[in-house]
Amino acid sequence: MLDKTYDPKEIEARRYPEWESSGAFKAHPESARPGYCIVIPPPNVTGSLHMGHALDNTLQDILIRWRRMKGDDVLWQPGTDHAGIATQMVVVRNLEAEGMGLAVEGAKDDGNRKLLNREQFLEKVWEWKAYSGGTITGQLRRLGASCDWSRERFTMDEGLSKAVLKVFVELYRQGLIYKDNRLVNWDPKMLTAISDLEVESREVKGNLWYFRYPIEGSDEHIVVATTRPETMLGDTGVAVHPDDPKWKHLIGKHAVLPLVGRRIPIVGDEYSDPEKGSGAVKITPAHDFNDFEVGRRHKLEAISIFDKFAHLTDAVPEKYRGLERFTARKLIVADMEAAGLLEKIEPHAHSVPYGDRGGVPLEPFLTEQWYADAKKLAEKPIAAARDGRVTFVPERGRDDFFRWMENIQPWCVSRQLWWGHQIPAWYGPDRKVFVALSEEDAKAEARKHYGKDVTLERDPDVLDTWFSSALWPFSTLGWPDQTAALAKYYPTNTLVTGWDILFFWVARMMMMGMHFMADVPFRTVYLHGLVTDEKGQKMSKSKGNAMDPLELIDKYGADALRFTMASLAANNAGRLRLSPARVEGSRNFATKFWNATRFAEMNGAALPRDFDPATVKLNVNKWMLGELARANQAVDRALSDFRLNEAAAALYEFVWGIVCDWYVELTKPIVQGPDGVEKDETRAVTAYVLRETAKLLHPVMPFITEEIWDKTGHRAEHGALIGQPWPKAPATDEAADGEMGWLVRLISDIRSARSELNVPAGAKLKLMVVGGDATTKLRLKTHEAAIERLARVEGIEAASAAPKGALQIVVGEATYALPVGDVIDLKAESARLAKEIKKLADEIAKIDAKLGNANFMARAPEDVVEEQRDRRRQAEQTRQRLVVALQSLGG
RNA sequence: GGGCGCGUAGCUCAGCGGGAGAGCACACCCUUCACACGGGUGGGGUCGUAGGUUCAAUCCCUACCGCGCCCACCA
Repeated sequence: MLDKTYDPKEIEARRYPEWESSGAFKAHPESARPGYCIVIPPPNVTGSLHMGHALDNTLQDILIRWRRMKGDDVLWQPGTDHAGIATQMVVVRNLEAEGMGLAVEGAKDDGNRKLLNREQFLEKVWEWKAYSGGTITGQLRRLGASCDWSRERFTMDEGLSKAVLKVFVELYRQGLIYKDNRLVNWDPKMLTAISDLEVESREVKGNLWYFRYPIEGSDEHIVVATTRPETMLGDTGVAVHPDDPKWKHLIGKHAVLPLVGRRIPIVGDEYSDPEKGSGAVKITPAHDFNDFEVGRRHKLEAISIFDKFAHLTDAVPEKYRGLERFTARKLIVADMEAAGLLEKIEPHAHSVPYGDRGGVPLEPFLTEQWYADAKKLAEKPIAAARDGRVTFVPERGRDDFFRWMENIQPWCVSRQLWWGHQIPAWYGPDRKVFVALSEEDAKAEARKHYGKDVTLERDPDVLDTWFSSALWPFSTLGWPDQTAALAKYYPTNTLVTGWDILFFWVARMMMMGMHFMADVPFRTVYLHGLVTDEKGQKMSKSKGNAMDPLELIDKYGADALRFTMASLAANNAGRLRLSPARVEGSRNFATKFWNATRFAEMNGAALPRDFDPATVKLNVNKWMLGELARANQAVDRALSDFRLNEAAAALYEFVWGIVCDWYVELTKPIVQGPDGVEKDETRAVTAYVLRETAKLLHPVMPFITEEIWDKTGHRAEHGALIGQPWPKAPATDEAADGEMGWLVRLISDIRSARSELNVPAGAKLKLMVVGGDATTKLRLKTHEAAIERLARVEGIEAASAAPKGALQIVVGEATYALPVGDVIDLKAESARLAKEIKKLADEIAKIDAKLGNANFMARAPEDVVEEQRDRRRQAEQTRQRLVVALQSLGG
C-alpha cells in the first residue's frame, strides 16, 4: 500500500543506490542489441551542480532511459574535466587564503608567503581533486542520472592522457600542430595565453585621447587618437589613408614620438579610416592585432613594451619602467599635457577584451605559442555537416557551426599554466624541438640528431582544456586501443549541450573525431538554451539570482525538477526562464499521479496475470485504452523529435486531464459498486493504465515511478521499472471515443450551466431529456450513475418538453432540462441561452461566408470543405434547439 | 558593423496555413469517502506595428519598432 503522502527525499535516497548497485546503468558492449550512446559533457571536476547541469543532464537522462526501455543497449558515458584555468584559479585562491602562493618567475613577493613550485602545486591540485572531485558526480546521482559509473573517466586519467599525447604527437608530425610567434590574447592576471573564444568583449566608457606628434623637420604636427595612451611608448609608425587630403602630404615623412624621441615613419595604409578619430592612427605592432598587420605590411618594428604582468619593460624610457599599465596611462597623459601635446580628450564608449576567467583586460602579447591548424581540421567537419552525417537540433545550429568553422583562426593550444596536460615537447641546447610520446623517445630522437646524448628541457606549457575535451567521444571509449566499446558506440548517437559551447567543444570534437576516427563523433547535436531566472537574467552567484538545483530537489524532489526542466526545453528558446512556482507545479503533478495510484489501490485495482486489453468490453475502458495509446504515441513522437517539452506536456495532460479528471471519476460508480464482470474489467484496466503510465513517465520522473512500480507489486513479478520494455500502444476504438466525448461534453455543460446560474453545488436536480434518440437513451442508461455523480443530478427521465423554470442545455440531438423550481433566475437563464445562440449564429455566419466564397470552394481541399460543412451542421442543430429552449422560457 | 532569436491572457511560455491554448495568478463555489500539493466554474488576448503572398495568416515574405544573444580589429 502506498503511503498517504509522497516523500521524495526518502524514496530518492533509497532508489538510486539500488539501481546503481544492481547494474541497471551498465552498458553491455558485448551484447547484440543495438547501441545507443551519449557522452556526458564533462563537468569541471571540482565544480558543483548548477541549473545548467540540471537541465543538460535531465535531458540526457530522459533520452537514455527512454532508449533503454526501447530495448537499446545504452551507454551514458560519464566523466569529469580537469578544467585547466578554472581549477587552477580555485586552488590558487584557496592557497592564498592559507598564506601560500605560486613561485611564479618574476613575480614580486613580500616574502611572507610560502611559495610552491610546480610539483608542490600539482600535488595540491590533486589533493583538491580528491577532496571535491566526487561532489559533482554525487550531485548528478541526486538528479537521477543513470550514467554507467563503472566507466567513469577523467580528462587527466592515465588512458585519456595517453590519448592526448598521441593526438598531439600525430598532429605535430602531420604538420597540423606547430609553433608560431605572433600576437595572442594574453591574460596578465592568469599569466597565460588564451584562445580567441575565451575573450569576452565588455562595453567600457573610456576616453579618446588626441595626441600631437611633431613632424620631423617642420612645425607641423600629426594628430593621432587613441583609447590606450600607454601604448604610444611602443609606437613605431603612424598610418594615414593614402587618399586622405588632410594627411596624405605627410606620407613618407617621419614623426618624432613624444616622450620617447623615436623617429617613426608616416605610412599610407587603407586600414586608416579618415572618418575615425583624427584620421591618422598610431601604429603599435606589438600590442594591437590590426597594428601588427599594418606593421608587417610596412616593415615596422614591433617593440614589446609590456612584460607578462602588463608592466612596462626596459624598452621604454626609464621614467616609466616597471609601471603597471593603467598607472602608466595616467602618467603619460599628464606628461603629454605638460608637453602641450594633448590636443583634446573625448569621452568614448568602446569594447575592451576581457579574459573570461581572470576578469581583467587582456593584452595582445607577442609570444611563441603552439597552434593547431584549425582551418585544415575544420574541412572534414564542414563536409560532414553539409552532407548530413551530423545533424543539428534545432537546425539553425548548423548555420552557426558553419559560420564559425568557415572563418576559423589558428587555435592557440598552449597555456602557461601548471594544471593540465603538459605538452610533450623537449628542447635541445639549441632550442631545437623534439615532440615525442615520452622523454625516452625524445632523447632517442635527439641522440640521432646531435649524434650524442644531450640534456633536454621539457616545454613547461600545458594544453588548452578543450584539447582533451575534444577527444572525449573516443578517448573515453578506450582509444587509442581498439576496444569493443569503441567499435560499438562510436559514433555516439546524440550530443546534448548548450549553445554556449558549440564552438568551444562541439566544433572541436568534430575536428578531432573526423581526423582520428574518420567519422563524426555523434549523429545528432541537440542544443538547448540557457537557464535564466524569471526575468531572463543569466544566473550567477555574483548577481545573487542563482537558483540551486539541490535546494529545489530538497524542497520538491528530483522528479519535480526534472519534469520542469523537460517542460522548459523548447527547441527554439534561447533562454529558459525558471521560477520556483513552476517546480512546485511539477511537484503537484507528481503528487497527483501518486494519489491516483493510491486511489486505484484502495479500490482493489489489480492486474490479472492474463489481462489482455483487446478483450475489454466497456466503452469507458476502451476509450481509456485509446487515450493511453494516444499518449504513448505522443510521447514517442515527441522524444524522437527532441521535443521534450511536448513529451512532458502530453504526459501532464494525459495523467491529470484524462486519467484523473475523467477516467477515475467516471469509473468510481463501477469500482465502488457491486461486484461483477464490469467491476473486474474496470479494476483491471485501471491497474493496466496506471502501470503503463508509470512506464511512460519513467524517463522523466524515474524515482516516483519506480517506487510506485515496486509498491504496487509489479517489481516482484517483472523486476525494476528501469529495465522494463517500453509500452506498446493498445488499440483505439472510434465508437467508444465518440460515446465518451459525448459524455464528457454532457457533464461539462451541465456543470457549466449550473455554475453560471448559481445553482447551489449541493442541490441535486432531476435531469429531463427531451428528444433523445435511441443511442442517446442507451448511453444515458449506461452512464447514469456517472452522470448523477459528476453532474450532481438525481434521476434521469425522458420528457416530451422542458418543464417551466428549467435550466436547459443542448448536447448533440437532445435537449437536457434541469428543473430548478423557483430557484432559477429566468432572466439570467434567458441571457445565458441568448449568449450561446449568438455565439453559434456568429460561427455559422462565418462558415457560410466561407462556403459562399467561390474561390474557397474552388481551391480549398475537399476535406477542409467537408469539415466546415460538418461544423455548420452541428452548430445549426444546437442553435435551433437552444432557440426552442429560449422560447420555452417565455423569454 | 554582421548574424541569429524573441515580441501570443496580469506573469512565464506552448502553438510545425484552416475552429486562439497551458501553467501560475485572479474571481466565485465546494471540508463530494485518492489528492486543498485538491475539485468545479469563470473572467481576461486588435496573437508588437504596417504592408504583402494565399481561397484562408498567430503561423510564410518584407519593412519598421522594442527586447535579448552570438560573432567582429574599428583608433
